[in-house]
Amino acid sequence: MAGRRGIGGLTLDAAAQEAGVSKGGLVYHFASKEQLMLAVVEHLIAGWEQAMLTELGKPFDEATAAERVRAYTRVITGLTTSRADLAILIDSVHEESLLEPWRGLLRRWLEEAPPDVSAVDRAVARLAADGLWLADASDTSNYDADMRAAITARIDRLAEGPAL
Amino acid sequence: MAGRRGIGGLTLDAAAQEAGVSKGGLVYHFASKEQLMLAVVEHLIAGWEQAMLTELGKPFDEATAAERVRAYTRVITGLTTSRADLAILIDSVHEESLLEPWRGLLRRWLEEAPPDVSAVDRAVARLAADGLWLADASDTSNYDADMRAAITARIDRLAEGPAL
DNA sequence: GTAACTACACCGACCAGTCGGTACATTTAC
DNA sequence: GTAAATGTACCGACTGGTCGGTGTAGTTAC
Repeated sequence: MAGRRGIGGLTLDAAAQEAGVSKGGLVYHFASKEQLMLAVVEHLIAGWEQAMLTELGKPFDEATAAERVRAYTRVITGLTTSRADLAILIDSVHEESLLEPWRGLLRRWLEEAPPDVSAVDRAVARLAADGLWLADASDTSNYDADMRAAITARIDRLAEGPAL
Repeated sequence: MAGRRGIGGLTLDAAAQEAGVSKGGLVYHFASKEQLMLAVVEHLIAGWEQAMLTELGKPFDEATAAERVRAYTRVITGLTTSRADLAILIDSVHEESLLEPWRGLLRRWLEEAPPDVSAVDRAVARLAADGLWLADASDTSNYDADMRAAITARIDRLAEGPAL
């Protein structure tokens, strides 16, 4: 999964070579490039969702909104997620069909039926995590290790709940 | 500036038509597509920087780190910035040369020589603002007006300074 | 007269998608 | 049991279209 040009810049030839098959073989499995990209996005998101579940450490249905947001931000900001993958996936912003898997993830992990007082802090925590992801992917963060640790800790605290 | 495919997907023909000039005329001014894209990015960033200065309401050199971050987050999260432009610019993540104008903006507005205790909160405020931008551009925020106002107010408070 | 174009034809690289064909395993028919 | 038919996975050459970029002759404005 090299492709420095994002998922949109990935060519069928390159994808085939990467996968160790011929272009024809690749096309046999994915009728169109869009289907291929969708499969990539879905695969990566499924992996993250798995990581979030592990991070949760308990069944999804038994977790509170705060715990879910924390699992989300930790996976997004953590080393679990490869920088390269993130850069590759940014393109999905342009393609409605590729956005759908994202929306699903966000709906499952971040939506809360009756938003309480600390819902705002949780939303800010989520947005900051997304922002850090973007900064990492674009290599515009340049925080040193200490600062980064402090930032993720602060995000964690925002996700935590009522206490400030 | 329509181009739903981002700045990378913009064609010279489309850009010329959009600008109301011929392709030849466009090429006359921008020797390559990369130069054209760079000019677009620089133009938009210059516009935002202008908006940030207005938001600051005082000379840049007299402002504190907190005031600068607030100006930054307000412009980024505010209606000043058009959603479409944001979606178009996301592509610059893939192109080192297009990233440079961004880095300049971030360096000027967010860097602080001696980071104090509340630098972490300011960083989180910046990241949350960027996250909100990304969510808007990808249409994955779906916060209602009240929630959005509360979020931006919270980001404002984080940028503010020491008080929690 | 020169800078800033327009209009238009064209080239070459790149790339998604097509298509004829191969190899091989499994099933069906007799 | 074996021959024919079917299905699945895959190859790689080719096609058709797109797009960045070039070239050139003519036009407008100052």
